[in-house]
Amino acid sequence: MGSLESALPPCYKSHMSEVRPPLPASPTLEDVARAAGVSRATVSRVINGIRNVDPVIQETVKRAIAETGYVPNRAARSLVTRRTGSIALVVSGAGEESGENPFHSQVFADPFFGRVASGVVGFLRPRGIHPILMFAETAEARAQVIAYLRQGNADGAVLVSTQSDDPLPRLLVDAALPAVLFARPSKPLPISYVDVAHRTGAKLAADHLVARGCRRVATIAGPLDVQASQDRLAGFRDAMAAHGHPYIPCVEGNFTLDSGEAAMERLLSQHPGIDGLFVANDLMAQGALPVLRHHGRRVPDDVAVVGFDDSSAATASRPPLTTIRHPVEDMAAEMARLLLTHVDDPDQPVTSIIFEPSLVIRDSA
Amino acid sequence: MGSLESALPPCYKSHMSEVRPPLPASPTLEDVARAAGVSRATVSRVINGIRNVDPVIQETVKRAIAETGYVPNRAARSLVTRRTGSIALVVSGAGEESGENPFHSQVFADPFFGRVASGVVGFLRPRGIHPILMFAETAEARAQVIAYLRQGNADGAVLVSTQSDDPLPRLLVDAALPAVLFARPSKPLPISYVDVAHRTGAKLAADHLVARGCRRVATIAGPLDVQASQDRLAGFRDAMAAHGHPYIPCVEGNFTLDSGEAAMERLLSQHPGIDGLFVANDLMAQGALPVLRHHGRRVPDDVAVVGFDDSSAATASRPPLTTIRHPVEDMAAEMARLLLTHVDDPDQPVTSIIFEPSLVIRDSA
DNA sequence: CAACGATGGGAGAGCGCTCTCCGAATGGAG
DNA sequence: CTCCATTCGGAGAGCGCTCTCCCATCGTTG
Repeated sequence: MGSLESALPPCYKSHMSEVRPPLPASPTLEDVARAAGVSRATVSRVINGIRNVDPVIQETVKRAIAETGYVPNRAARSLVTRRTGSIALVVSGAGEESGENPFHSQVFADPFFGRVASGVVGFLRPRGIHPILMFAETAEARAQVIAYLRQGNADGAVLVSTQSDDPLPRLLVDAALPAVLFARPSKPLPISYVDVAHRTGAKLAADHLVARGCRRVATIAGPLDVQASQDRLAGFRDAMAAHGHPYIPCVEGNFTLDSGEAAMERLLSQHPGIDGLFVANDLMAQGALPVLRHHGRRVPDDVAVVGFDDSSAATASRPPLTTIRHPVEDMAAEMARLLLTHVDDPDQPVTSIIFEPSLVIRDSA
Repeated sequence: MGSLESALPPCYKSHMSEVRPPLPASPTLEDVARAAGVSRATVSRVINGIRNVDPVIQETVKRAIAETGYVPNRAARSLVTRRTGSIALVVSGAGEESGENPFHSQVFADPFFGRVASGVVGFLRPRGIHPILMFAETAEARAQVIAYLRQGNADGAVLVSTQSDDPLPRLLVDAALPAVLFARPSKPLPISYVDVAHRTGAKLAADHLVARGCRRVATIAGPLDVQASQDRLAGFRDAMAAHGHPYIPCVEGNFTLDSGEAAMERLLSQHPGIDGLFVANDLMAQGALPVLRHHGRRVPDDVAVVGFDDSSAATASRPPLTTIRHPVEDMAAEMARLLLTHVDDPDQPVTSIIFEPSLVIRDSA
């Protein structure tokens, strides 16, 4: 054990002071092999579970691994396997192309981002994988992401876009890089993704409002160039129609708080008699509530309001919002799982996995 | 002992199908050397800017690099340099030790997290570095972070804690790992950090309230076991004292919206006559506003309210909050910069860099 | 009893890079 | 002109790992 000082890397300045412990050079395969009295190859086999190794020897090796505290050197391993054992978590389309500093965009501050990260990490961490965080808000940044992946710095990418027309999915497909999206791509693309059943979510909202006894129901939709907004609106209208309400007034917002306020004003002026409201996301609903109050409508007594997303805005609103919850963390975990299957087997067919949302009842409806 | 097998999937089958283009094996140093008519060593020297290389040869090599589209192989490089060229972005103390799934904690959903990430990425990306995202909310997770760093999977860590008594900074120091904190550690520790001048921020709030003409000013403080809360409170009181208001009523909250509501109720019952309010964070202020309104106080006419953080809660509040803004992104960038200096030179003395906050005037004061 | 698969372990060749030598060339001083 | 210091490029030894050969040792069969 103690005779290896000469083997220390040359670059390592050895002030032989007792103060700084001499950097416990982590054990290598060689060390484990010596400790177990076998060859490097055998230890490698045990670690990677390749081929048959005599159970007795296997046990010996495992003990040696434990004793030496051996941990495989990632760099050495990926040098030969051409795999890094890490994946990129890309947040895309989240910034101004022309802002003075694209990083200071508010979009990154979206709490949703943190929830996705949590789900991804929650799945990957037990597997010893840690995601590499990348932002792709400009063409240059996108190119960097692609280059990074092509150089094999990560085995694949999970991608969450904040814009509907994000060009990155297409780039990933063209480069034949393993990738999985959060939410369906705006244009059909041979790429796997996870998503939530927006229509079902909207139906839950409709059912709840009707069950509450609402008769004159309206909705504030998201930007209709976004597929998800369309789905939520269509799902809501279909469900309401099934309940005998074929006409549902709709005002379009753009998912921001301000647009929620404006939409609410417009809606009230056109349809002052509404008693139920479905808003395509919580943030707009949060904007709508004070407007309702200002116009003398009590929530939920006069107007019942259902949001969508179960974001922090839902709990921050007063009253707290009844809303539709996506299992964001579960979806993110599934996205990571899907990616790993694609990384393991590039011929894996592309798939999509749709999650069912659920109704969270709070005080607004 | 966790199974090593799960760390990396067993070998992957390489179907050598002709269908898939044979993956244009990226050029190596050798290729560039051949193209330039020099040795590997010389190319390496040019790339790393080590020693003198004849300008003519340098030019030739650079051209060869460009022609071949050469990009250094990270794994090979870190195998020999013992450096990965990547750093960990650790979000710590952000979860329940005992929750059913610690990842589903709301704390990760804090928008603040995204802002820090933006700042870090903004600094690192131009340098070709991409942070590895890690969460450290349990003892096990913390151990994993330490192990990961000690194995040299990352050269260092930037750490943002959401708990004041986070044990991770201490662990990092003990393991002699390069690390920089966001915010001063709760206990004195030889570790570099960036922070904001809480007292100055509180003073800005005080000055503004006084300049507005407020005479009976109170404050809602954060949890006083947190250093930052103490500083904000002390800074506010000092500044108010300097303005001739030696006594400032204070109610303690715990930085949540609910606690802001409760604190506001208490404050109003004890001091119904206040005309100015400083709240130690925006979220509590957001909770306080409806309570004020409910008690018939108009904001800012009857009571002027100043928050702290300039978080999304500030703009989501009605009226939008006048608040104290930290340059979070700049601080995060500086944190990354500091870390790189520590990675480059482990003997670099620990330093702290304190940023000046600024007053953002909106409608609440 | 010879011959022959299986089975299981070792030897060793790299993966792509850095960096320490070493030697060739150059220039200036004695 | 010789000698040495200096500059600069090449050779080559690894870094720690995987994986292909290859060989030893079985048990089984003709």
